[in-house]
Amino acid sequence: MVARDLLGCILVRRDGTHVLSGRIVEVEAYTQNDPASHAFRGRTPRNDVMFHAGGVLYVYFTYGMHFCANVVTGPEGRGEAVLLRAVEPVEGIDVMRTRRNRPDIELANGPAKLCQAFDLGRAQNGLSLVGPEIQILPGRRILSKDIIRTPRIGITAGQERLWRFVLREKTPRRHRRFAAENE
DNA sequence: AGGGAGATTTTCT
DNA sequence: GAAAATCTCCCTA
Repeated sequence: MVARDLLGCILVRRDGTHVLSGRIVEVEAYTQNDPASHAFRGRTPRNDVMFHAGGVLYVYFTYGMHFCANVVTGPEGRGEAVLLRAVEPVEGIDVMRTRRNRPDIELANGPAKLCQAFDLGRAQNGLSLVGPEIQILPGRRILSKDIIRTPRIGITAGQERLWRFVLREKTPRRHRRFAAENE
């Protein structure tokens, strides 16, 4: 599964003036035959990018005020993506601080938070992940024993699928409880 | 430290 | 018209 491989990779974001980067520490997988997925009910204007061939970014607007970003992973027409839920800031932390105006632990430890920190919005929907603005680079090898698997967050259907993957180290604060239960 | 509620608007039924 | 792949504030301990 691609989701596991994204853990530990480095998300790089370049705009005209800044270079931001962060280590991916939490992701969720969504497939087409998955009732929790935007792709489940077919292709629409909103989720169109999710059906593109893999290697592009799918950014969607939700809850009337937030953006979330996904890595599209399927072949053309399939509707498959991995939601980026949290990164550990590496470069450009000062820029993230001004954009987020929150304690450092909360700069990018949630799907909408990292979009705000990295300035991902409608304009980035469909962008290539090998282009100048956004890249995902390999990071250090992650051992499967350092990956925690849990139900996905914020969904009502498909909870039986344990498709949320979190790096054991640097577990975001609100997931400490689950991590402890699985020691 | 943890839980609950409100915010706010797009999207599709 | 209802629900949404969420965040932040405010409350209680």
